[in-house]
Amino acid sequence: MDGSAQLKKLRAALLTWFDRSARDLPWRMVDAAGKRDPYRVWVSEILLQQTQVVRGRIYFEHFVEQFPSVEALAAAPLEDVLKAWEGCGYYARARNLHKAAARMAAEGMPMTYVGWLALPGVGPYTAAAISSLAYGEARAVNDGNVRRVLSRLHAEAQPTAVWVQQQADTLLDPQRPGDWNEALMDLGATVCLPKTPNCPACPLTEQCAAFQSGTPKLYPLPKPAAKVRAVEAVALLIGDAECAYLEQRGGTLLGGLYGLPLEEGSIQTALPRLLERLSAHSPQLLGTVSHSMTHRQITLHVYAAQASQERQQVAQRPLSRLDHKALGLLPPQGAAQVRLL
DNA sequence: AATGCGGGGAC
DNA sequence: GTCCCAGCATT
Repeated sequence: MDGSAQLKKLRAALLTWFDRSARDLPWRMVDAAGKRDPYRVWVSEILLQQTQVVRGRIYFEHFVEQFPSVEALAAAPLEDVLKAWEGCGYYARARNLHKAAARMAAEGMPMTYVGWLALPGVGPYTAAAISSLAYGEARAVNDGNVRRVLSRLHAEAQPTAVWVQQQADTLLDPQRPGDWNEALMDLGATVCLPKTPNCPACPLTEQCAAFQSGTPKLYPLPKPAAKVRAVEAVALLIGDAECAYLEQRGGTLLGGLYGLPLEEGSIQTALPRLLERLSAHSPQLLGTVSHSMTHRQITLHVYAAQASQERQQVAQRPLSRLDHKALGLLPPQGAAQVRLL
């Protein structure tokens, strides 16, 4: 059998499997004409960047209910968008989603890979996914699932991004590009799993070099672990867990979210700076929380203090998990006994 | 090519 | 603890 016949067989095997085993996901809904809503496809793809499907699904349902269209999203305040994103992480996704929605509300929605790629928050993966799934353009996606499946298919233990894209481009079924992309990702997410590949359930074993090797789980090699930096910081709680003085964070880390005023550093160095900055006094240690964020391990000392800053309703603001933990040191129920004001 | 950017699931 | 997740922007 020559290469062309091998390719046809591979495509047929995976698409047949997909027609039977495709996951039932809310962003896969189609209209009477069999088309998907590009808006919903876009939102789902942004939400699923570095986020597992089971988790993204929960946010998706709520998000499209609150913001049912590009126009609705563009018209909403960024703070509302961040509130809907609260706890999901990588908040630049929400900021870019809002920025791109404003652009699309003014200039219209792109209908091609190149057009989508020009929008903030849309990279090669997302542009390929949207253009293939919503418009039928022949663009191959390259995500973590595709990387792992193709690494095993060809027994390439250390696949580069360029190599994966080339392989994906070659394999892509030009007749059904959207289905092909989802089939490859579904296979990676449900069968060709990182630690425990379920090869007996896989339609591609006959052509899979890693399966033939007998040790498919050795592909691909694990990526070097990210270095974790230990960070110590101090936060001030002025008010109580329900109504407190909050600051909006700038920069890229948790940018746009609100949180307790915070200074990086030890208690000795950061606490005085914090008290000075806020004209606060009488600090009392409420407790210490630890929070891990992929590349840093944060130890946060939380102090209650007295100051005249204006308080805000905590529940109305988008907060990070770190700030939720800090505020959790002072349960609303116990506030009456513990509160100092 | 490397790094920063969240948070949680599965083991 | 480990590795990974429908990646992108920036350098």
